[in-house]
Amino acid sequence: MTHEVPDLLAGRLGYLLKHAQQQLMLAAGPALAPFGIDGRELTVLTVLAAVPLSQQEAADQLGVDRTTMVALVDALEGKGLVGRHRCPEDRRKNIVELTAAGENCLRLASRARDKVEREFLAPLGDELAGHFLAALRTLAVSPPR
Amino acid sequence: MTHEVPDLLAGRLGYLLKHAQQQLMLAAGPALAPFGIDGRELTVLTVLAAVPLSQQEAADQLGVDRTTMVALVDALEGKGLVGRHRCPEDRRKNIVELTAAGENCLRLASRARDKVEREFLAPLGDELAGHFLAALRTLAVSPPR
DNA sequence: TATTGTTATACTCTATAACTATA
DNA sequence: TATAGTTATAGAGTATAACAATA
Repeated sequence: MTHEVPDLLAGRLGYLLKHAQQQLMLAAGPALAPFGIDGRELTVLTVLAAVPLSQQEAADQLGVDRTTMVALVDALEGKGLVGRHRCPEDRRKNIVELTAAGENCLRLASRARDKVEREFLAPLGDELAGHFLAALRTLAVSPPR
Repeated sequence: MTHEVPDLLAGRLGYLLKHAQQQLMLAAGPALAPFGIDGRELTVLTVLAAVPLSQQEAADQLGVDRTTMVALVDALEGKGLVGRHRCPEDRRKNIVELTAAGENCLRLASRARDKVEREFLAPLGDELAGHFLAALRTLAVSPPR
């Protein structure tokens, strides 16, 4: 659901973060649809492509429960984008690796997502966009307690 | 669930927005708990306090469905923070107004939330925090198509 | 005993469809 | 006919608890 930001809420950090994310997802959905995945699945592919991980390890990186990871891998496997392989050293683990189709999908979908992000940040201009991303990176990390 | 931001995802706008919001909610929860409300309910109180609105009008401002609004008002009414009043001019509408307890809760909870936001943005410093909020305001608004 | 993957289950948040009362 | 509020229902997305296989 799209809607205007009421002036009353325009200074609310939580409200703004939530709606900025929704706006981005609204733009990312159609951009990724041609590749048959959504933003969350693209993130999973990204994590798995760098180094083959067990489901548990991938879940930790993504910050989700291991039961959530099962469904995520099920979906990607069903699309032929990843494969599960029993780990020989520890047969409790599934190593999840991208298929050739998965690698291809990741490459194309990443490009599409980058384009969406650039267009999303475009209203800020290059310099401000850079500062914005840096600030966001600072804030997304667990706060220094 | 808290976790570190993996380097791989540290440049991902969507990932960062989502996790920044989660970090903020994690901090806001305990801060608002003493007042018996959560961040979303505080937002509802904020919108209703400015001008008495019908449920539909409030739902529009908040960007939620009117069926979602029913549950939201139910909860706040159950806590004695708002009251429903049939609108005399159009008896289909419920005007929702803050009770004295609601006004009091809004005042105290707003202060607590402001403190959380200030602390959340503190790592950026005053100037960067201001720029960050301004950028976020720009991005949260529906993009100029 | 502890860990990994899995399943069943439940909880939160939200929306769609259908009902009612009003207009 | 159209709108406001309500209810029932369903769909995401996520987590907890319990189980089997493995360590």
